[in-house]
Amino acid sequence: MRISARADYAVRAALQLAHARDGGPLKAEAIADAQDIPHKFLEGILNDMRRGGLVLSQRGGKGGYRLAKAPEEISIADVIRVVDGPLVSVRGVRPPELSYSGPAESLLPLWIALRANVRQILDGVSLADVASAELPGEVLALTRDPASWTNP
Amino acid sequence: MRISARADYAVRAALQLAHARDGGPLKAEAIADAQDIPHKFLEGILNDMRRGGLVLSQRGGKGGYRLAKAPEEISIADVIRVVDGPLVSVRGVRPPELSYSGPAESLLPLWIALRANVRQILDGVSLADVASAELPGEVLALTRDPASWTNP
DNA sequence: ATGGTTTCCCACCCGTTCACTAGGGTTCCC
DNA sequence: GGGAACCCTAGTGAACGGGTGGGAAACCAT
Repeated sequence: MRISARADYAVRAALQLAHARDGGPLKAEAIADAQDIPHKFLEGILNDMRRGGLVLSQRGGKGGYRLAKAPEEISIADVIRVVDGPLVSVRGVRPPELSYSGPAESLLPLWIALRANVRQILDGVSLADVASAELPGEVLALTRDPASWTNP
Repeated sequence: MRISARADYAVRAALQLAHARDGGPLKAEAIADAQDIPHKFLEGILNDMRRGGLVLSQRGGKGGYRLAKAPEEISIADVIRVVDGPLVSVRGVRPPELSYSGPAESLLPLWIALRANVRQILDGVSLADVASAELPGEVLALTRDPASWTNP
């Protein structure tokens, strides 16, 4: 279960855009510098976000990128889905397309439950929540247990 | 956020072993046939599980594999960690090793919460739970909402 | 209208991981 | 000893992560 580099970079870029949204658009290079992301790689990611309707771009002298919607209305899951496809997949396919047999039959409901759980978090947190450092209460609650911060 | 083929195969093999644990050891090929897994690929996975202490192997005529512990005492997370390393990672590194700056600072607690959530499920479900089709109540509750089964 | 800036789009490259296959070596029981 | 299984190494093809280069299209300012 790994968050890809594309997804991590995309979210960080979106957060940077959410943060500096009053004022002109941000150039790709400025975002790359601020978040320490390879800038040509980031260009491709911003392009995906544009095609996905999350971001608007403007070329030319004082061009750059800006969010297409209010940061409150874009969830972290929205960003990840646009650059990486389905939120959670097993062997590259979405859980409902799987079929198991024998003693593994109850594996499907398990993956479904796992996905529902992940959605609860990533669909429920917006760019505005993260950028303003005010995560929803139920998410914050999970971070209180010190065990959540230890390794395995 | 994808479950790799290795992890999926490993869990299914472990479930097969949990199911047939009274009676001699199972050969790799028998598991491969039962679960439709490429058998040479599975051999490597079973080897990882042996080195991780989840499984015991025996060579020779009536050899094969069997679980090293009771199925109640092996969690799904145990299996995944043995074959795939850390349960959830961002860009290949574990959340606590990450560092974010600027408007992305609250991304770390978000990943931590996500990981805690995933752990809650995968650490809390054992091979015995799945093999007997009796998932814990809190997991089952997540599968009740029909929205959990629809695609995006 | 012209020049400079910046996005946009294409193609390519390299190294690593993933999924999988092949074949020979080693151990075990009968 | 001899078959049957595990064990180990190597190799393949595809995809991913990361990086580079060059050029066309759009925009702004002068």
